[in-house]
Amino acid sequence: MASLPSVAVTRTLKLDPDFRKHPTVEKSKHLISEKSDTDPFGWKFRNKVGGLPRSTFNDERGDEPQIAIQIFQEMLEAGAYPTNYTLGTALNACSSLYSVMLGKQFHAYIIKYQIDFDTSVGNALCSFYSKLGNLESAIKAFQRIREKNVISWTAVISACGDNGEAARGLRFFAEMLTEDIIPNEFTLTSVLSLCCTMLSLGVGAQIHSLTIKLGYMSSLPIKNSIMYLYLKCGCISEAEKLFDKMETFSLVTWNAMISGHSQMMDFAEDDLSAYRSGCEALNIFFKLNQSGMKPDLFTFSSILTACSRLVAVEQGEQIHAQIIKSGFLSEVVVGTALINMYNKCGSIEKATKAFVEMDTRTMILWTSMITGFSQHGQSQQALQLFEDMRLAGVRPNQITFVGVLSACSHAGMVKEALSYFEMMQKVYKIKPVMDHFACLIDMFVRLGQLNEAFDFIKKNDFEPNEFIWSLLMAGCRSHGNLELGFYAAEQLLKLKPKDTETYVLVLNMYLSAGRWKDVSRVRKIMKEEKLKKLHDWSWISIKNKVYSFKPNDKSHFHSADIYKLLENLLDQVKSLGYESLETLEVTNGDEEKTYSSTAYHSEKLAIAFALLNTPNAAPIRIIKSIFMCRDCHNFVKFISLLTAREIVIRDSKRLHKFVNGHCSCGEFSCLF
DNA sequence: CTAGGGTTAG
Repeated sequence: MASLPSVAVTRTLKLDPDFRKHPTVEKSKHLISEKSDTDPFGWKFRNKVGGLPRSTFNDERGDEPQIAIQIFQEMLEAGAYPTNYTLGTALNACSSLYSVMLGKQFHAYIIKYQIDFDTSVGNALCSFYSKLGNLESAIKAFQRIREKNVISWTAVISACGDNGEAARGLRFFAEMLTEDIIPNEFTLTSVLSLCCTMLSLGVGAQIHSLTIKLGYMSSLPIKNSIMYLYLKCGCISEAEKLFDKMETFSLVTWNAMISGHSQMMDFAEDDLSAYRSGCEALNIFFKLNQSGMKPDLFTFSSILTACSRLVAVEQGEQIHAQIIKSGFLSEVVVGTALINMYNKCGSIEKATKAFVEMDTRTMILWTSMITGFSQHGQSQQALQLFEDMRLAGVRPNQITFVGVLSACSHAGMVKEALSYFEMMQKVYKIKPVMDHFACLIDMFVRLGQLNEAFDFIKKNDFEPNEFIWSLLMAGCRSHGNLELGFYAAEQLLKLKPKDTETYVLVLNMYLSAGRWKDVSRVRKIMKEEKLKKLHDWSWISIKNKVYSFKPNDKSHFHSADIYKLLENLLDQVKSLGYESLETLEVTNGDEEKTYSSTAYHSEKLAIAFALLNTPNAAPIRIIKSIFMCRDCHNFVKFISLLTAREIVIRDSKRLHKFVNGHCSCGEFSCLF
């Protein structure tokens, strides 16, 4: 180990007196015992217990990095020399405080004494910059280390992973191997985590055999990481094999299982298995509770996300109660997941209540709430909240602006949308991405301003993606501008989308225009691309039991009653002005059963079932595997008016909350 | 001085 040059260091590291006012320190106030102006670092507390609280020296919650820094300063004032190890520990305290300013002072000190080549100091600098989100500086710190050890390599690899550059992390790992450095358990768990984010089962399996070769398979973190990798890559049986073989569990094991199943919902082969994955996440969560182990913030945020995907608000509410009891409600990630759960289940009121009660508001929390208002069609509230966020001094990101722009689009606020679009680029230096363009195109399309939409594309010089072309095509179709519609359809086909729903849209447009040649051409492409068939499924959960419906489903016990009620409802809503769109549309892309009457789409059956089996005023919540067709959307609006029920349907594209004959989506579905 | 599990999007 390199030692420090013997230079008098007294008072060379002068802490900025204002450092306590740094917002991150402000946020950590609760960590400081009996804070007062004359005793900002809790000296009284230290004196009372006759020494430092134990937690100062470990990594658990409740450690007090301010005290560590204060002692470091005291040490310098006393004329003692820090060792390279002391400096590393002090830098760690800076990381815990997320204090850029303080850390940079340490860095300046390190540069002054020319010890950045030292292994321990360099390692600490690398992870400090990584935690602040400054990957380039972290890599520079790593590169200046003269003798890089396994810790240095692990630090730089996980720095890449933590800052969204997993592939770069893998390249460092490869380089490490060529330098003949043997990875340890820490390195391999980091590398496995990279494979998880990249969903790279190939590399992951190689790492798996490497861990066996190196004899690390007894390590619990290693086992957890491998199990999680298989889960995330969809190899459930492999993951379960490992899980069953494990004699010891940690909470991380449970959490990996829960979040693995929850995330699998997004990658599942078909919608039914996605739904089952979500239910499995809930089952594992219940088993965890029975095991006597206490869930933590990771558990709660994963399970709430599973609930939101399942639109399982009853289960979500029970978990909410458990969170209150266990004291995790103040954790901002849990709060964010909770707000998101209520939003996705159509309960904007409960989401708002949870938001108001949060005392820490991160950018993601603000963004979730803004997006929630936007998805519920409450554009004014979304924009007001965005202004509040700016006033609170929180910097919005790309996703925040997706929420803001979609709020404008929803309300047809062209002027405001364009001004926020400009603000995003000029004030916040955020480059627009496809989602931002999509919001603006969506706005023009909803207003029927198709030429403006095409002009916008030309003016902004970008290549629209599948989603935007399908918006344009659908808009052209519903506003009767067939020429532009055909053009958009051709652009769409050129992109060869992998999404069956998109082809169904194209097919329907050609069908309704009677362009049979194009119809068969599109069908041929669909066959060539070997696209999955679409299945129109709806699910509803009543009293903890799940019922699923497919179109024209007659398999249910109450089938006759369901159809009788549906006929009856049809008659009633017709008298209220509902006209069924009798056009037969392609709903599944299946050669055999190309046409299916809209009259018995799955959500209609699910609603009839819910009306028969739930109390009079109870809201109805349905999850649907594909997007709602125009006819169903219109029908459900009338049903909500007729029955005075709140009906929430989450389809594959967005949230629809029907109240008194209106839908929160702002007639988005009428395009399709 | 280095690890495994978590939150926002059309």
